[in-house]
Amino acid sequence: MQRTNFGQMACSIARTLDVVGEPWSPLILRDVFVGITRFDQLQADLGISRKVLTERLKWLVDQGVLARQCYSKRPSRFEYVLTAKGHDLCDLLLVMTAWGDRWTSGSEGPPVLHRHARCGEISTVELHCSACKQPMRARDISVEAGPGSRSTSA
Amino acid sequence: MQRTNFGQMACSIARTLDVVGEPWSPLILRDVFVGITRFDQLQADLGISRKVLTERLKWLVDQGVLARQCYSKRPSRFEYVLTAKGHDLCDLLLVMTAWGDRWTSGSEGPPVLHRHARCGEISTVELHCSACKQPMRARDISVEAGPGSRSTSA
DNA sequence: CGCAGTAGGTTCCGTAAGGGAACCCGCTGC
DNA sequence: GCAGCGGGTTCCCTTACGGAACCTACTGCG
Repeated sequence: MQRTNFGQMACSIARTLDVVGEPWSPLILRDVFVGITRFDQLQADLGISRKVLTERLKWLVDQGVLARQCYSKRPSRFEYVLTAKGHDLCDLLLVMTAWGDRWTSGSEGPPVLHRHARCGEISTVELHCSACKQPMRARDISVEAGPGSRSTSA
Repeated sequence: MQRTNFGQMACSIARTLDVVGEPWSPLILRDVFVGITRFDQLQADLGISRKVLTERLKWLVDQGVLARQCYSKRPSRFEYVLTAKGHDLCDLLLVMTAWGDRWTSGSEGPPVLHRHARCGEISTVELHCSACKQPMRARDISVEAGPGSRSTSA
């Protein structure tokens, strides 16, 4: 379908969506994050079509989220690894996990747990304010125009 | 296209994507969050096709993320408001904004700023551990199977 | 040597989802 | 009684997805 281009919008949400807004990308990142880094592994684990996987990987590499790394020459084999930009994106996965755990996991409980390396506890992620370090939720903030805003909205 | 169903996967990320994984949904939530709540307003602001907007709104209402509220009978008019479930999802928007600001906003700076109501400062969002309250990034965690995991992966 | 197997894709086709524009319907105000 | 608005629905076209088949090194094995 002729998808609307989000990359040019003056909105960081839209620009993030331009990079990982299509449904498979976050799952690819998740897999790479947990160590599923090769083409066939990804394809088998996700059940994604090989064609679409090729396209996504190429896109994510072009966007600098993943890097295509050769782990064997002769035969030449590649794996996909997170860049710093990609690792930062994994924070988004944590928040998606938290929401999914709370609102979609039903009586079974969450499918995976996260252990925080620094304190050793099983925990979930919370959002805090970078200034005062207190909890900060969407309802606690107001939105103001920043330097990168343009006259056009969206 | 015959889209793969994410809702049945034993993964909170996939189940979250099932609800808001398609590119327009987060932008619709953003708009509703900032007070753009009516059909025509949303359509004009986003530039989304009316057909897709109808589908998305219906889906988000069905998922319990938005509620369709009558604000005038005779003529009957409706607006879309966030439920508690939807408000929680806006946390995800904050994190998307943070990533977009850091990695896609270029020299212009971020298009919008967030002021934290409790401390009054312009700030960004940080992820902290619910147990020890210290910063927690994706690289600081390890993943373990939870009660809702199934034998099948993904 | 010859053949199976593996990693990492590419090509082809059918279907369904997105975009855009036109249309519709109930109601209001003038 | 006609223009205008809010809130959609319908139609057609294009594009992207899913699935399966195919391809290209290269390697290991008998």
